[in-house]
Amino acid sequence: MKKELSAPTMKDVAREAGVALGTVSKVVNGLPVGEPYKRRVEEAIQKLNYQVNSYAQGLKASRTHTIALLIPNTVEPFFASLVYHINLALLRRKYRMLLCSTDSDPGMEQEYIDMARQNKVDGIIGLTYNPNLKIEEGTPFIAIDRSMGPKISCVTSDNFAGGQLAAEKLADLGCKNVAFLRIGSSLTNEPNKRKAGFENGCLSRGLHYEMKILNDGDPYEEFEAFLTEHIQDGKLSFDGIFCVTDHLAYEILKTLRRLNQRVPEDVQVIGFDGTRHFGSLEYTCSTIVQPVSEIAEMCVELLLQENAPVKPPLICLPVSYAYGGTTLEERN
Amino acid sequence: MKKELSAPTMKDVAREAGVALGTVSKVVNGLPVGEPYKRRVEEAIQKLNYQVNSYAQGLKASRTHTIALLIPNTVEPFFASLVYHINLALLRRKYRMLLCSTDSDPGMEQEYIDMARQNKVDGIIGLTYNPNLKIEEGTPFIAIDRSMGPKISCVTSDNFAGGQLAAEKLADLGCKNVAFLRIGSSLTNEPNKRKAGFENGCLSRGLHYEMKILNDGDPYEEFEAFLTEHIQDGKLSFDGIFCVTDHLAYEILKTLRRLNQRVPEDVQVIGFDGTRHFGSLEYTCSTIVQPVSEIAEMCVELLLQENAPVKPPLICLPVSYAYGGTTLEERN
DNA sequence: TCATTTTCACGTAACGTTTCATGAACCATT
DNA sequence: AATGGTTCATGAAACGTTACGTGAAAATGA
Repeated sequence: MKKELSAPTMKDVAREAGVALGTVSKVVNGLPVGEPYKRRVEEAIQKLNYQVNSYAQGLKASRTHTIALLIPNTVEPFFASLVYHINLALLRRKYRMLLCSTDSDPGMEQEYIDMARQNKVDGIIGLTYNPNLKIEEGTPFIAIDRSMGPKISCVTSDNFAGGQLAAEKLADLGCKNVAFLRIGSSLTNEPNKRKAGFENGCLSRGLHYEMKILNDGDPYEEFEAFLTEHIQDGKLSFDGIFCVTDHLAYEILKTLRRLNQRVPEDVQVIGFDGTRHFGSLEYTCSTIVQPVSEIAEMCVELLLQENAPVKPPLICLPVSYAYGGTTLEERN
Repeated sequence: MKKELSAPTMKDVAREAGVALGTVSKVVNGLPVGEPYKRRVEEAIQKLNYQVNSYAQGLKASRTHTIALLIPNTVEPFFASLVYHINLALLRRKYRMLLCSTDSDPGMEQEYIDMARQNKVDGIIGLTYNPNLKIEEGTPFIAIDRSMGPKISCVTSDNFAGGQLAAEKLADLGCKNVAFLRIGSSLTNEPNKRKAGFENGCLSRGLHYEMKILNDGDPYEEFEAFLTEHIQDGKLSFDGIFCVTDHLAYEILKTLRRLNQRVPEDVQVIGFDGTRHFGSLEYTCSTIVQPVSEIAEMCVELLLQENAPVKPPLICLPVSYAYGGTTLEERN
């Protein structure tokens, strides 16, 4: 029994295989090496159960095979799903992820950006609502959902088309008078287009619509008041509601139940995100589905592509509608 | 303008401050250094905007300030919440997290364990249902929810007490005839004790109970059949149901609605986990709440404590009951 | 067969830290 | 004033890689 105290190094492998250090390095990195040498090195690696030390590797080469993911939290379904898919996309490429859950707090975000710098990450994927985040010059950065300026690519769902689709669906399902509900601070920039798209869809279909946008505080109480105002003789004047997120839709559904409105008979509700319980095929409400795994894949691909010819400033991925019990079943 | 091409190193700081390399290292690591030297070094660090290179640090010192979190996925609420809180607990201690989302796939788990070895992580926190996972000898490991043998500490909720508490609550709320529902493969080991605790609670309170445990397949259909069997003249013979997870409770609630049973008037339902929508104070159903943030804190604390006197084999943290709309409001 | 090119393993010099033996400077004691 | 003891910045060695210049051996051409 030799000194198995510390993990074997390339030097050990070289000695075992009777070759030079550099040769082992080449084999490990898949560079061309003569057949007999290669075989002997591979055997030695097997025998010693050798693994490269990524810290030595990261120190010498500049590439660390690590990217940082800056995200508000890991708990909201859309974010959780993003973390999951990005992790998968990275794993496929043998990359590691430095998870930076920021609570959307600017201080924490900056702290994490610094940590990322310390860790010499090869790039950053960020979902942040902080416009004046200081990113180091050389570090590749891909934004999700929020444009960070012309020099930084942004990957997002086609929010405008999503809003439009929601309006069209409600029209198709027989609605005449619809509402758009939104909590102000919860979404900025890109997702703003959901509203614009919805408006556009309503106009083109001749739907009468009303917008209700709230700024934080106790939004759900205010929404309840808003809906109550629109009830005459127990009957809600809206027959369709588009909520800016599934989460909001969930709360609104509870409110509607409280107000004795039947969903979808009296009023149909469409959310946005495509939230599902894990492992379930059913959506928690009828919704506009964001292509999360495509977003994840696109971010990683864009970030890691070696010789980027041009960085496209904005990439919109197509959304789709999914039935989730809160709209009338489609006739077909 | 000097060569600002590459990030400044300790050498640059040393030159700027007019001190030796080792002195800078000491200042950075908070070791005692004479006051005038210390001040000059700190100024130089400020001026150059220096950050340690964690790869060089990790290579030389063995400590990498990184731990791996092995978890089935990041999407189920309990797991997502765990990721969130563990991340927070690590950040507080200036530690990084290597996220290993395994899909409970043994191959992937092993792959990640290897990756963790490559990355010289200081320890691993693991939630895995794979009993014969090969963990390297020297690496500290803390298990969540599933005991991995006598040499490895396991942190878990007090599942037995939780089951008992559920039974007692149902008894307090006037139930006479209750059921326990569970999907077999979904939970092993520790959470098994939920059943035992519930049984114990029922016996001590003289509650009549029935157990229904399913093995995968299409469990929800089978649960529906089971419940349908227990309906006589539109009335369910159970007046209380304890579901092994909130997720299951959610599905059962949908089933009950389909069967025209009112919750909580006809039948009360209690879940397990304490699932909430992000930012919401309301639970998605009445439930036994797992102390997620305490579990997270305990794991990290246990893993990182320097000179561990004894590694306790099993640590049960207390659970609590929370009202979430699917039980009768407590009289008090 | 000899000269010329090509191939490719070799070995060494970094990469940016930490650690430790070294010795200079200071203080206290006789 | 001289000695012994203590403090503490110094500078070099090492950590495990990668990359590059070197030269020996093999392959080509005349």
